[in-house]
Amino acid sequence: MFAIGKASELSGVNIETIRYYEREGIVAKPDRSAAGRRLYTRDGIAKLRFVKRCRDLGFPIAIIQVFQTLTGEQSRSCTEVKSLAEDHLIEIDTKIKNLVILRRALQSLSRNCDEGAANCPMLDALMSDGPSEDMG
Amino acid sequence: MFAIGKASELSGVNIETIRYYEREGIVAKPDRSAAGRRLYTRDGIAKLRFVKRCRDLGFPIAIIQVFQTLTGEQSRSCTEVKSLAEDHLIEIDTKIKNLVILRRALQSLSRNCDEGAANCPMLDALMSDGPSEDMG
DNA sequence: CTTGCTCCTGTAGTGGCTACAGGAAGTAAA
DNA sequence: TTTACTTCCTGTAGCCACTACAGGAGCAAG
Repeated sequence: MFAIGKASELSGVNIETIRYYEREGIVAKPDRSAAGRRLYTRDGIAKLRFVKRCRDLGFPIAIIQVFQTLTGEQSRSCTEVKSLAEDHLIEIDTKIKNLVILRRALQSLSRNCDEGAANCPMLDALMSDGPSEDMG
Repeated sequence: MFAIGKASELSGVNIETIRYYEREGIVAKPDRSAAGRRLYTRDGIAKLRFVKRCRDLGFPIAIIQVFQTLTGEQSRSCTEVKSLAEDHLIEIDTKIKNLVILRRALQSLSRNCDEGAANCPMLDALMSDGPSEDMG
């Protein structure tokens, strides 16, 4: 059995975050010592690590909870996992695409900025009266 | 003079968000009608639009406030704007890079998932005991 | 005069943490 | 044993940039 500090070290999850996950029901409540301290099993730590890896992949907590209910199940679960992963891939692609567009917009705005310009062309463009609905 | 609904329509900023910007001091307080309703000038609406465009480019509020103080100034401002924009470009590039890495990781994890697999290879991999610090 | 729209203030919720304050318990050296 | 240091506890508030809602008031058209 491991105290929360060790569990944090072994799982890579911040201590405060572990307590947050417990509060929110994202991981099970661990046993407690006589003095009320949390005691984690290897299995509990594995679950924390699982949550961390999913978070690192960008999955929201709600999806991770679905993953956790699916781990108990049989063959159907793999199909569902794949489908959730593919949805997430699409979201990632969308984010990348939007960032690339944004990158281009920002670059073209700042390209004309040069030391000593009377007015900043970038601020001028952002201040001007044109359309405003089409960037985000 | 325009009521808040019209100002929202013309600037593209949500009504609640306009009030939020005012509360937080991101835009100036507008005049009020006799009955206490906000009345926006064209200039006030232009400022809302400016904030929106900056937000759409991903600039945080704090930077937008810097932009606003810089618009009054002379030639030095353009250099500073360019520098802030370039910092932001670097941040965008970092985000894109991380998303691409993440995309690859997720794709390789889900590739082995197939209908009817006994255990889901993706969940198995995420559950396993390997290292956990190196993904995010 | 009623209906329906817009507007007002104030507060709380979102996601996913993170950072305290103020205390108790454990550990190790002097 | 005392002291000092570290870890742990609960509870609450803060972060960012909004968004939503309750409960009410004003205003314009039919």
